[in-house]
Amino acid sequence: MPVSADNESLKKQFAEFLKRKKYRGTQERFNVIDRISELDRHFNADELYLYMNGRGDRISRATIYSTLDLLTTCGILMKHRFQGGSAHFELASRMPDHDHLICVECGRIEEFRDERIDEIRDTVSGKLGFRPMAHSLQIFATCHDPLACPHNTQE
Amino acid sequence: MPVSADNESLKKQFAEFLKRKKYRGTQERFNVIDRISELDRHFNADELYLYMNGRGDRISRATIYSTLDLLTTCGILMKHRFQGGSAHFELASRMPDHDHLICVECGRIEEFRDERIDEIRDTVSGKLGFRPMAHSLQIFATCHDPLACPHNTQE
DNA sequence: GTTCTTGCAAACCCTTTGCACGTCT
DNA sequence: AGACGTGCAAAGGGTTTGCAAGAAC
Repeated sequence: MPVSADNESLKKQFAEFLKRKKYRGTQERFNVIDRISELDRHFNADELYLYMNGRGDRISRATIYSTLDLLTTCGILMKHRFQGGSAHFELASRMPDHDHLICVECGRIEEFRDERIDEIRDTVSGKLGFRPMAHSLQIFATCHDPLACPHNTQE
Repeated sequence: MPVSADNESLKKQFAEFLKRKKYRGTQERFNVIDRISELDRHFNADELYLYMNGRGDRISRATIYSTLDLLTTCGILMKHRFQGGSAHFELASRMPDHDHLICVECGRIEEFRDERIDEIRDTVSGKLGFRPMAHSLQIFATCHDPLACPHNTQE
């Protein structure tokens, strides 16, 4: 079963990170990884909070935020800050390194993947003396055909 | 004087946008462009509010936020949402298309420019049927030498 | 004159924090 | 046992909103 195997390797990766940083391996922290693997999509902190408590886990928002932060730091999660509202997270291993094009007229978000971004990431990180972990590319654009843009009220 | 010429062309661009969208050309809206041109750097909404009121303009936070939103929509401003805190803005025409590498251990931000991003932006926009206006690329990385990372307390 | 924009303050949302209790090592 | 993490609720920071007064059209 590849999903649970993946989940196990994530937990192992997280456990090693916690040990290295001398943080404790609490039940709540590992529960978060389990539930994120089940979700398998973008989510924000509150969605995860509701999902976990709805499912029977008892976990506070404070712990959710704290754990999401740890998971982002160790590279298991990718944290996106799109236009407004809350931060969004997703497993870095899920659909790796895809990016987003955002229509500035209507807010529509399209996903894409362009391999060339990897070269840029590696070149730049090397030049500046860093080890790359992840990236986030957003292209802001307008529709070629404004009439097809659902929230464009003028023109 | 190239700075004021640039400022004038921005105001013209903004005026055309407002007319096209049937928004009104108020004094406050054009004052914001003038002050942003003077600033010539990254800023957030509150910094602009304090700068303008300190300089003698009388403008409210509500108007600042509203105008920054319009200027972003019409492509004059670039809006960045880095890690935490407030959104940052800068003139899209100032140091065009530079990007950011962020250290996930200490939060340090490095700026860089890689021409190859332009090709990606154009290819992707074309494929998806959009006209590109701007982009924001963030690379998340760790220092090659963790000891040189000022906020890394472990390891 | 009508409609849109401004200014103010309160409301709002997301996130962080302080403290007492619980749990991992 | 001691130190760290959790849960709760309150505080915090940034942004948005409702409404009356003012400005653009």
